[in-house]
Amino acid sequence: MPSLFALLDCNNFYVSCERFFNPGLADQPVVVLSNNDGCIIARSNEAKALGIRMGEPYFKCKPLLEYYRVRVFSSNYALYGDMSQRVMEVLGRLEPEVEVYSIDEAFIRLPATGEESLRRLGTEIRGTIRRETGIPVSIGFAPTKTLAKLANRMAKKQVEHGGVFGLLPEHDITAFLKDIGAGEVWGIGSRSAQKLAAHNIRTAYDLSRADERWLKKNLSITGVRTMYELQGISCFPLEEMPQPKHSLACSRSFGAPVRELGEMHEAAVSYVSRAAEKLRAQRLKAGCLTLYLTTNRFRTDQPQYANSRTVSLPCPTADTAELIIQAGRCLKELFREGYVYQKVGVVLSDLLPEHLHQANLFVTPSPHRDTLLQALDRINLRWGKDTLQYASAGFSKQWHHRQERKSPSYTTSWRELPVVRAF
DNA sequence: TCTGGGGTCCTAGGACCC
DNA sequence: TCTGGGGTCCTAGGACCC
Repeated sequence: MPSLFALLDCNNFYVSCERFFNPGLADQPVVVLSNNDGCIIARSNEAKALGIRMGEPYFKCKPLLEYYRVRVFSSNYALYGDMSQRVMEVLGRLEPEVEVYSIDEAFIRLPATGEESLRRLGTEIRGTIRRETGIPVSIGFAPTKTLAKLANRMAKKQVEHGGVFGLLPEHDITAFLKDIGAGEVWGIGSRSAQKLAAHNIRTAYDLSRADERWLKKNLSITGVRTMYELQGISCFPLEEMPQPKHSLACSRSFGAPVRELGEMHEAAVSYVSRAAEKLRAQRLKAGCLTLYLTTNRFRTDQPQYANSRTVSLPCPTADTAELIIQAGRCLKELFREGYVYQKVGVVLSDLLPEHLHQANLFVTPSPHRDTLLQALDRINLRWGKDTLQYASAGFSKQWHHRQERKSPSYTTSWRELPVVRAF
């Protein structure tokens, strides 16, 4: 039997997470901000209806938000990550072939049964996830991932479908695609949409019938695959096994401008420490470290500077201390006086599993380091982030990113458990 | 005053080798 | 006058995603 794809997508996911622990937010306009309280990255339907746009800088729409008494939250990734896991666990129990695609989305492969049985299945999955996690989801069915994305959008947009919508071969997919802009298709960003429009390809339907050679030349092979997917020919398979990571990063914009090397060094050490923690949590080592820094590109009135340095490590490592030393050297080379810096970041690459050990003639590994690092991680896991930290990460952290409206980490911190009162 | 963060894939072009 | 050709590997930059 031919197979179909379903895309399950959590509705306004971050807002739904906030609402689950704070029922007073139901029916209220709610938004969630990006890190550093910079931009709007999630909106409730009520907030969308007020015309608040995705990606809008917070400071620009603050008056509007206050006027309409929109409830505003800093992002709380500990909470969202944990809620995501719950949703994916329930889904994994219900369906055998699942690809977790992002924090709030999963693809599912299903046998191509009739529309009615798909609708029943979708409704059942929706109900179970809602009941067991409190998160509302929408589900779209179609012969390819790209079409399932579009079907999902329809499931969300038109409430009469009850959160489940199928874009199946027996339907008139052509008419449907004519109503969709080429730029709304998964994989077609604004740059590609511009190129397509200049070539008079404006709708998803136009794209599905584009000239293959022209597409290959202008949008690369991925554009060609998208074209076939729109025709119902699957080119993106379900990837149940997550691919090993090639890189891992940590960076933050500063909460207050940074001008001095000392402060910059503290921030760099903090992010390197976090990146090294992630590395160890995933049982990886890094062979390469990149440090980069940049001024605020929006402040065109100020002198601009951005630069990066990459070093190969003498021996792949996940040891915070070694990575801090390397990052410190990079920073010394990169830092220039006289600029107002906005951000520093670290990228670890050439990742490999920790058990693959390549010995280095000139480096003697200390047997105690691993034990020490394990102890460090255990203590910070048990007693909270940065209970133990390197002194060079600083203690006052004036540069620390803003996070003024964060909800408690209800599900991941003993100190922040929700409190239930009986009257 | 104030504009996120983390990740992937693809391609062109240069370096290098024989 | 006139100075090869083909293959591989690596990297930077562009574009995309959520």
